[in-house]
Amino acid sequence: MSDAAKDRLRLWLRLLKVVRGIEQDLRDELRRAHNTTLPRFDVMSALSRHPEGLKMSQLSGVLRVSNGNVTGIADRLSEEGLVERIPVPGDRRAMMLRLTSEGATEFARQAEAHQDWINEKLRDVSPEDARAMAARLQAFAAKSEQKEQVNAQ
Amino acid sequence: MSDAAKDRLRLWLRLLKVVRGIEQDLRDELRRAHNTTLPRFDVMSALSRHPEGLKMSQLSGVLRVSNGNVTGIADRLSEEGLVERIPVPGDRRAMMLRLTSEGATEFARQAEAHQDWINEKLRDVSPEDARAMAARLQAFAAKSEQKEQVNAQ
DNA sequence: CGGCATTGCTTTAAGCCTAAAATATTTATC
DNA sequence: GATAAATATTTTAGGCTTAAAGCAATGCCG
Repeated sequence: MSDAAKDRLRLWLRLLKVVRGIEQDLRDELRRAHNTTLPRFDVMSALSRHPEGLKMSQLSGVLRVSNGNVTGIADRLSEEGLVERIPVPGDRRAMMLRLTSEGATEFARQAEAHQDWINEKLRDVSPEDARAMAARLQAFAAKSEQKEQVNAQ
Repeated sequence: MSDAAKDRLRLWLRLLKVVRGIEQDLRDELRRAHNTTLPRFDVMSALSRHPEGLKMSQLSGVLRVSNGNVTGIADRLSEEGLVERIPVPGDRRAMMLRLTSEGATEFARQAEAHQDWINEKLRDVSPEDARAMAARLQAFAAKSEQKEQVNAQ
């Protein structure tokens, strides 16, 4: 294996370890402090960015998860009154999912705590380092998306 | 929210997006090319670093997953003859899990393909950037572990 | 109009994951 | 040595995840 390949593999293993660690702690925190889960948080986050609601298929597209997945999460959030399914006029197959007002209030609370929690978790990362790494990741993500476009043609 | 907090939050969102994206592609690749999954790969990887085998509890400790989780994955790998449970002399509660010779051969194949795949996936990351990011991540991980030690006391 | 492919969503089967309970065995204490 | 506490693992219940199948409803095309 070339040195370059070794450097890239090491980077990947570190990325995976760090992100998995933070994500695990985040899951614990969501459960402990908000009695919820990361997938539920992700769904509510997406809906909060679209106050008019999203069709189930749009939501699974945004979150890059399967249709059936969103169905289950929506079922449970709906049971708790945090989201609601609204029929789409003119298409009886489709459903619009959106936050209820209770859901919007609850998500605002969770989102604020989440930001504070992340800031605290990354306290040892200087703003300069954060910007530098974010820029590198952004450059990488942009290149990857570009390739996907080409592959999809 | 302070600027520093914004920088850290943005870093976290980028990290999550990039790692999730690569991880998803990796899962697809493992299924497509090797008819396996990332958790199975992780288990076999850990066992390959301990040719003498690991007790179930050691394995769940190394992988940072629950005991019950490892039980299920070991069951399935065992059905396929890739790993085997060996009784531990002197302690009839414990079981040593280790790769069979077929498992070791199969994992060697998977691991090599995995390295190539990662190198290709990160082709646009220069070795210099890879080392720089890995170093920052390493510094962060070291600080975090240090804190855990303190918290655990 | 009538058939038929497509679209939108849900259901199902199987694996992954956790916390908590259950089981079996070992260790410590009296 | 008997009993209790601790340890190693499995089982269970419930949620997340996907691919594939199923069910309506829509849209296209002759």
